[in-house]
Amino acid sequence: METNDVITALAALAQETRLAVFRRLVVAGQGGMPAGLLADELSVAPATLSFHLKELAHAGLVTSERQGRSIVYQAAFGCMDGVIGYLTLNCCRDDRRLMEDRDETSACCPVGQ
Amino acid sequence: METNDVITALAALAQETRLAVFRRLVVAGQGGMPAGLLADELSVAPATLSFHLKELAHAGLVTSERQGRSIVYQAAFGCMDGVIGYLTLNCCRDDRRLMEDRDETSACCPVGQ
DNA sequence: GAATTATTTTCATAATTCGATAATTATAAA
DNA sequence: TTTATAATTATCGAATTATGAAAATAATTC
Repeated sequence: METNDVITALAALAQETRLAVFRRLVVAGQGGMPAGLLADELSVAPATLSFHLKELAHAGLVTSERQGRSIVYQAAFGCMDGVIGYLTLNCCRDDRRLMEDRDETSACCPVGQ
Repeated sequence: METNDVITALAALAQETRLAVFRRLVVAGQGGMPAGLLADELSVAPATLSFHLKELAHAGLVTSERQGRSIVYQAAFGCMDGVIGYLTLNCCRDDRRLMEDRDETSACCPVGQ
């Protein structure tokens, strides 16, 4: 995952409503849930929710598909894995660090200091 | 780590310059490095860097201490661990999830879906 | 086809963010 | 005490972001 993609994803999650939306979608699992139900459960105005869902989708953190007259959103677990992988690889120094996909511009995390 | 703290940290990292600063400090390790050297290496104007360091400090992601006429900044590895722990716990569904520190408002991540 | 439901788009407004420049504070050296 | 170095603070303008209200689009049901 590229640095710019990570920045976009972090920016998307760094907002109260969007983080709540994403967390709710994580709980919903792969089946996802329709925008209207999300709006109800989180008490967010439909237009506001739509704005935030668009941000999350732009960041690659959610996908969507129409089901009847609803549009069902799903958390993009793979994207989140990428974000966490990046942070673990480049912004940590602990044992969870992954040693794959490191390029020459990546930070080389000092271990055990 | 509280949701609001995570949001603050994510917002701090979701900016090109600040992410670069933090990554450089991770590479520097616990010894950290002075603001001036950071500014030189990253080609950021001192005032701009200072602004971003303040943001990172406010988010708890860096600490600082004066050494002579320099101010040395260090990555706050513990804070970063907290952020990754939160994301892993609340925003993932994979095996890295930690099962500790979950409270009743936390998302319960579905596993294996 | 008309009415209904679900969602998105558009628009206006308020608030925040970022980068640049200039001025200020703090430390050290001459 | 003057001078130089290191960093922060203050201020401005441009750009972005968040929110709510109203209008528009899309799919279903009657």
